Amino acid sequence: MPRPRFDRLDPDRQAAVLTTAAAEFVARGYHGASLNRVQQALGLSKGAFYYWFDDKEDLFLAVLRGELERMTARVGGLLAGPPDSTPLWTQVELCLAGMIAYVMETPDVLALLKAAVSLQPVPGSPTGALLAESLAATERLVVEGQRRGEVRTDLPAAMLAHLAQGMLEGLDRYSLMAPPVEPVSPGALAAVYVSLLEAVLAPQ
Amino acid sequence: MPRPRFDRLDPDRQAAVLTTAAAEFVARGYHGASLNRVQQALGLSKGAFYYWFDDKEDLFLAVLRGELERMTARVGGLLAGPPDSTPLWTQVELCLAGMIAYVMETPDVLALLKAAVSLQPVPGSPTGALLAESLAATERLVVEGQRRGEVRTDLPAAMLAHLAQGMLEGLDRYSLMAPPVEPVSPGALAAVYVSLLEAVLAPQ
DNA sequence: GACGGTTCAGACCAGTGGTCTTACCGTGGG
DNA sequence: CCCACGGTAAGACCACTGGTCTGAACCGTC
Repeated sequence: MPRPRFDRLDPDRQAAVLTTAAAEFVARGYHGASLNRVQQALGLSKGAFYYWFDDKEDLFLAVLRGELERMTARVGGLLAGPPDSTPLWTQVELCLAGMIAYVMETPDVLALLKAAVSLQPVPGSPTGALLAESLAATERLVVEGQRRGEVRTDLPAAMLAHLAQGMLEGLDRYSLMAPPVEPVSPGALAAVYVSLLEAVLAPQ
Repeated sequence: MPRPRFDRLDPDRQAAVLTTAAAEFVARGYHGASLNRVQQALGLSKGAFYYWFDDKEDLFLAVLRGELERMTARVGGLLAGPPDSTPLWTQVELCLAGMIAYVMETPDVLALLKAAVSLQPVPGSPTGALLAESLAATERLVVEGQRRGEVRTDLPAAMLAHLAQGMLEGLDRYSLMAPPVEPVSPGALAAVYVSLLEAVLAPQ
């Protein structure tokens, strides 16, 4: 987390720092990004920078957190809030559609996520914690699904959560690598994704 | 690829270089690994090193290729060779069991693979080519499965290949993260993996 | 106007991947 | 015998990295 002094900074300045840092990370990945270049682009000194942030990862996390917050804000409380009575799978589909739409509009978040995995986060590290958090969220979803009888119970929830995340990663890579000949709507894509997830995760 | 001069080197020397480099990459990941340290450990000069290898990635690839070759040699021609008449899924299961057993014995290959993805290989780069090769192999397998009627044809083969790879990655991460309370046999694990793969990939 | 805390400029450091000069060494030809 | 030559490798050197540290400017307060 950035030092509190950074939060106290003029919001415009904060935004400028985070957006040019984001551009650098998006363009060059985590390791390729150069703090020196960011500082230079901002006309900033090293002293100022290290006065606000612990280190490179700290800056990166601030950028990533901001982007993720914006996304979940857009996708909305589809998954938060009181447990809904509508079937879990349709909730997941809506949520996925929102995320896909968001990513289609702003592909930068994907670049940032790639950068995040590229620093091989160990569970202890801050970035690792962030990713673990996301995994934990899907696991909670799996457990809830198991409780409702919409998800198989013959395999451990953690295993299913990892499996689901892997599937989504693979599908994302496919969607990115092979830009579809004809553009597909987020809703249609989400429907396919969910049908695939259901094929493995639903009670057999 | 290492320069031919490296191949002409005394095999023991070659092996020494590759194994200590492998240890470094395994221990610290791609970016964390230091060529200086490798050179120092070997009592090697920079001149010698850059006389043999193009750059860091070149060394890394040489290490990775060696490890993968050893693995496929162990797993054997289960997937190579003339198309077999036995059902594809049982072939895949055998192959997976072999790989799992190999990885259980030598977990270093996993660390190397993680390192490989951590350098965010672009399709053009040598490492990207290696990974693309592996993906192409699974896609060929998918296509063969579709031809035999053992794999669904309502979705593009490339998509299914990406999906399968993602699933396996997720399962691997799970197996690694959560060391099973009681050790499971590679065969049993492979059976579970294949059953999950089949749930999504088989004709619905 | 002196003082203590905040902010931040930039010199500096060790370490990195990578380049380049240079010396060594075995070999074959005159 | 000697010398020149190509293959080999040593290590000084380079630009650049992320990160530390000193100290100067600035600020409100008494």
